[in-house]
Amino acid sequence: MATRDDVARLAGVSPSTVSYVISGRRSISEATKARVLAAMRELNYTPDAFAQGLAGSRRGILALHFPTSVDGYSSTEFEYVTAAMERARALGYHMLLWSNPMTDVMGLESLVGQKLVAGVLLMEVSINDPRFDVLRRAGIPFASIGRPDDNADLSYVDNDFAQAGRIAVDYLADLGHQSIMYINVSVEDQEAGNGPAIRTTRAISEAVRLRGMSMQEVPVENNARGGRTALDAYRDLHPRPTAVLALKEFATAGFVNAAGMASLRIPEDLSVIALGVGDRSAEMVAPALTTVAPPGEAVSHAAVDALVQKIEGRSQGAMQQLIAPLMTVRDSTGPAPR
Amino acid sequence: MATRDDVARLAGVSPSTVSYVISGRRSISEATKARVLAAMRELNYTPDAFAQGLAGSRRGILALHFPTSVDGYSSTEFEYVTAAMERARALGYHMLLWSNPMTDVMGLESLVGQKLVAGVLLMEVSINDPRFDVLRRAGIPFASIGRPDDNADLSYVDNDFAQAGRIAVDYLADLGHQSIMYINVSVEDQEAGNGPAIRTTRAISEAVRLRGMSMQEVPVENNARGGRTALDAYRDLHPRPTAVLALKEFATAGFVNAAGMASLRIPEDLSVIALGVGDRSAEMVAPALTTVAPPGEAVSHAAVDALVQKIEGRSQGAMQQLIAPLMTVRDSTGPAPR
DNA sequence: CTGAAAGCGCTAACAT
DNA sequence: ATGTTAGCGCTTTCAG
Repeated sequence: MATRDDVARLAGVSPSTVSYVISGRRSISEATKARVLAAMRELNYTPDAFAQGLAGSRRGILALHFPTSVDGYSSTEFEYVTAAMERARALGYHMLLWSNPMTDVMGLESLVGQKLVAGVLLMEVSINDPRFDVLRRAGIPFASIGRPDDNADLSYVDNDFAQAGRIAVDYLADLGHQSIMYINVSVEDQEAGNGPAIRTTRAISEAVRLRGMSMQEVPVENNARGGRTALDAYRDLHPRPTAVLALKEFATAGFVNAAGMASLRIPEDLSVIALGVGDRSAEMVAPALTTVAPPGEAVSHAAVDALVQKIEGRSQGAMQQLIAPLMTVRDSTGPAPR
Repeated sequence: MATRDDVARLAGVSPSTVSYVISGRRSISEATKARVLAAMRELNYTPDAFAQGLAGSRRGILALHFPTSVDGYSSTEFEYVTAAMERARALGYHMLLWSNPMTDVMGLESLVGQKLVAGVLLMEVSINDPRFDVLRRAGIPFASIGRPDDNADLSYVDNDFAQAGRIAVDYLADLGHQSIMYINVSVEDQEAGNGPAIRTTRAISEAVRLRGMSMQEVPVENNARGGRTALDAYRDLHPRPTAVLALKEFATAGFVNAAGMASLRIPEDLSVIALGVGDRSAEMVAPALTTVAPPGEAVSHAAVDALVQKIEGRSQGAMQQLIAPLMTVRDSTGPAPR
């Protein structure tokens, strides 16, 4: 492989001139610039990323960190990941995927210590997420998709759960629903500080109160079995709610499928709104799920933008942004039954 | 941040001794080793990855490359990605995610030219995949999940589609099914050289012939609409097949859901087997899909292992492995109706 | 507008 | 068993 010195020799200039042609940090005469460019092309030269990283200050790699999940990952989450990667690329950065157990803070520490990455983007943030302290102490730029409770000085992008809860509840209220069941994440997850769940719970409770409705909460695991558990709980309720708000796609799908088996008709007998579930997942279920969720791309893009601004020093202070949810009405919602 | 020289000074040894303590490439007396280790700990020292990469021969990053998909990504694909990442980590490598349009070979070329990554793992390989030539020319180690047609000298791990087709067809035949419909990927995808589709088609055709069954093929897009199209096609068939083999989860879910809407009972009227679909996706659908698919983890692990062996020179020649599929019988299959 | 030269923080060959 | 030293391929300051 050709190095910068090879290019310099071929072009008949000094090595540093080649560097300056590439970086554009110095004005170069058109003539020499052309010669250098030609030499680069002829030798098929690309600067060595490791040498650039070591000599310069720019290390063009970002890390995307998410805790390993026991429930497995959904296509919704993958959409966040690919969107983040694409945005990073567009801004001239590579994206490293990194995952380890939430409690294993050492892993993150070692990643950061190696100074391989210029910044870290955190996913699946909990309200008391230990990763922020690690990153702060390490003095490395970071941003997050999601936010902890103590976030005054943090740069993050998050879903606007308050608005999402309101939109969903209002929509149901306007359809005449008075009583709803809320399928939450497991108690374990809640205690672990699952931010989306906790904030959604707050938002829904408030909206339900404002509209004078009643609400029953059922925590279940995010899988098909959890969905069946939720249906069992539903059938034990008297009087039965006419609508369901649900987090998490595997649990929601499980619930809807179990309801179908039990001859409960959706949406005639029961309306269902899935919160935070992506389009692909929503359309895998029958009936297709009405969803309230932010455009996943928008969240990832904004988060990567925030991180890159921090890295490049183009911004002082915390950049915080809540992304407005979008409601997509599909086939799982309808007027409350008489 | 502390450097190696800081550690050396604190420990009262030469810088290279610190390096050797870390790499273990030289025997060091217990006494000095202990002093160095203590100094490292005290300074919270971690070697700089860029400096190591530039000076040494080892660049501890792998790239996972997949073409951008218009149909979006499924949880099944994400499982491959996370499994690959975990395996890479276990072997001491970082994993870079990289995606661009299949035709944009320049993108891959520039990634490789930067020498940022020690090797490349290709996903979503087509039978005449242009990426192999790029990588071969660049002289960088690579391996793939999936294989092109011309693969004599390549290292790859792939699903054993022949076996998968046989298992699925045999299972249906043993249940008394005589006539099946095969939901294939779109004609466009087939012409683009979708390996799994092409090999599965071959395998199924052959198995069907051996068992004296009949088969109708329907190509559709991998989304809910595609699934509905497949159902329309199904209803136009006379006599109607009693079983369906289907590739791709979104199309399969769309088909099953449309069948439900049309009061076709699965599995009483019609059995469905999904090929290559992961467990999470299979269980999002009602009835839960019987699947024939390789354990995604096994595929990714073997592929990463092959790549790392190539990188570390521990293997000459091509490592090729087909992963045996597993059949998971769920609720979408049953005896052929009378 | 261009060149020379000093590092960046390591690895590894060459010493002893 | 340990130290010395020459790079790895760049960026960037210093010097014209």
